[in-house]
Amino acid sequence: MNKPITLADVARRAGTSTAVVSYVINDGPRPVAAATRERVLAAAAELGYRPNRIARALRSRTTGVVGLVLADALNPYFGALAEHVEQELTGHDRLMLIGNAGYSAERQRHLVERFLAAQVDALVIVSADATDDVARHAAQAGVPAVYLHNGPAAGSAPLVAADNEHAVREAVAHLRAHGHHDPAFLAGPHDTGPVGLRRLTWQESAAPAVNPGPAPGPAPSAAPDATPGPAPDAAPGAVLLRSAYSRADADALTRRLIAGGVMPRALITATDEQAVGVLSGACAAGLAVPDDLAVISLDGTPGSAHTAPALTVTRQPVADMARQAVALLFGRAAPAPAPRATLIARRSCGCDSR
Amino acid sequence: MNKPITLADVARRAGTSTAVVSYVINDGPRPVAAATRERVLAAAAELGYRPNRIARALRSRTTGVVGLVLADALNPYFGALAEHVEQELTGHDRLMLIGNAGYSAERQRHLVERFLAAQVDALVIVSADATDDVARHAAQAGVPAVYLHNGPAAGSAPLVAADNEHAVREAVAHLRAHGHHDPAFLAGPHDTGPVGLRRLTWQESAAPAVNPGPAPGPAPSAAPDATPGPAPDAAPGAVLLRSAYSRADADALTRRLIAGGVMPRALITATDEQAVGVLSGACAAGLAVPDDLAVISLDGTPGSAHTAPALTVTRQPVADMARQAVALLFGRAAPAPAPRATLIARRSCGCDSR
DNA sequence: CTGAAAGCGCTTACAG
DNA sequence: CTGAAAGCGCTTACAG
Repeated sequence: MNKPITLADVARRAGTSTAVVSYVINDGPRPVAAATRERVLAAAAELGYRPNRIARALRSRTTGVVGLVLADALNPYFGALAEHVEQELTGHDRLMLIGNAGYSAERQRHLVERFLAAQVDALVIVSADATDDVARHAAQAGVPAVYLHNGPAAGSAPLVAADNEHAVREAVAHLRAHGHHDPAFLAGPHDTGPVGLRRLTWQESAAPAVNPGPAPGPAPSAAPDATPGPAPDAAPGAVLLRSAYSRADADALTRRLIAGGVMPRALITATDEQAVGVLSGACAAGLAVPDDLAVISLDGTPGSAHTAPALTVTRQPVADMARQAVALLFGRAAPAPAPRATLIARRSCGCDSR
Repeated sequence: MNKPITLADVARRAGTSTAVVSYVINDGPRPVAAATRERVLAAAAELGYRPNRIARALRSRTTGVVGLVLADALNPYFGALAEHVEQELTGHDRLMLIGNAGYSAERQRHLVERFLAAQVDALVIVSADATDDVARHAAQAGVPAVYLHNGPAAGSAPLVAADNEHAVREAVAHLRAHGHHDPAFLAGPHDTGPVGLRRLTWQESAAPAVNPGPAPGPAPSAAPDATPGPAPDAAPGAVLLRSAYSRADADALTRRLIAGGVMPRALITATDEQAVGVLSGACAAGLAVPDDLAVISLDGTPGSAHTAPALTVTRQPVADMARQAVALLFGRAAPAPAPRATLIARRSCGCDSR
């Protein structure tokens, strides 16, 4: 409405130059006499001056804005990651532009381009596709970027991920302690990214006898099992299941397995969303967890503490991951080891937490 | 790295002026001869020109960015709202800056100020506090704003909310059809905003005999029950419960009520998060839903379809709400009626959905 | 310590 | 249809 107050307005009222006003507003880079500073501050307050960050951005080539690209904004695990990233950025006095790629590599690419055009200072990419190195666009533009949780292992930006192998081993060991020697595994539709790694680790530690599938490696590219659904392997006792990363899909799969009488007695799910779907399907089908089916999930989102029954999980260190990623962006590159998940024993595995 | 390509670079290579380049890049506002246009397009492509939106923003006074302030980013209901807002904004070719107020009025105010300094074109506020009219700062700056889901009824910006009364009446009627004449209600810690409205409507339609509490009105300001916990009213059969909007709190409350033998047989929860907590607490305490406790929740987030057991809900029309809010921002102010929730009967109420 | 001025990369009257 | 130029609101050398 009222035309906005500018630096020049403040300078005029304080009887000084715009340079000086800038120096006091920004506390530098040149010193200002105390008396002058007071006059400027008073003038700014009286006028209700609010600096125009866009003008500053154009001149100083830094916007104070960081872009976050999310693989799936509606998944609580990614939501938690986003929330921690925002907190870290707030600590650095940065604003966060957010975009949901919805597991689409094309939309992810579009978002990166759009964010770069908006002159973001940096980019955090929770990638929807570990095979497409979108960060290269940022690199070309000279904009720092980091992959978080998922991304190419040898891409144009560092990848901050948790120690997924460790989490899986913890889960397997815990289920074994409950007497389940060969827990089944509910993987995602493809063996890429962290979930692919989790599946591979399960295969090695829980089911060494099973058909090994693609060789383990940094970026395993298994032939995509395009058809999610029950796909138990040949070897008895070591069942590999697949579903999309949605409650609905895992729920439907669970009902089918139970109806078919082929539900394993113990199951590790790659993600919490899948675990929640399994719990829902088991409940609907009248199967008791943990008595008839023991479950451990590998994300450990906060919500997993309040399912029915409460989920035993390996809680991924999302806060640490977000902190590491943001620190990397701002040059504090303490080359830290991959943060480790800790196992939280609740009821779904057979432990009885009051 | 490489110094970025500017309009002037393109103009030079195309042998024309920056004005003309601008006209072809933006398809206006002046016409350009076809031949010239081709030369410009070719030059831009060869150089890999990417317009600097910050420079454009400074000059044209429009950034193409809209700010979203969220009361609680980790609540899936707000998450769904945010996702729909982002989709609507994407449809308008806008970017979204997001900030989580975490139910803090102060942080909310700070975010609004920060977004305005970033020269957002508009603001969507899913308010953390219906009594603080933060949108007035936007109004002062001449920036359009809208409250979504929660905000002052007569503030500086319009409020887009669902028909909360309708949802509650649906829930009450459905539970009555199951034979529960006086369902209890799990409210939030305070009687403000949509949850306050829901609670009031419940009181009127389900429990006319109960202590009426504060008079119904646009912005009820009940004495804050600072101590959430079991607070059954005096009148038998019409129990008012309160908890924070977290699974953990509702879970703990549920266990306490069951342990104390005072759990009602039928319950309407103000939000899905609370309902999920109730399901978790009931499961932990060995109480069967729906046989011993019928539950209906009033948010109806997508996740509510996959709880154990599946929640019967009134599904709030979040997509419509987001669409209305964004349309309001861009001047398409079709003064629509408050969108209505529809009841989805699943298992938690006693219906048996396969 | 302070002021006058250039310039960030665009858009858009204003002349031709 | 096109070009030369002003100006958006800042920051920051450059002189004093």
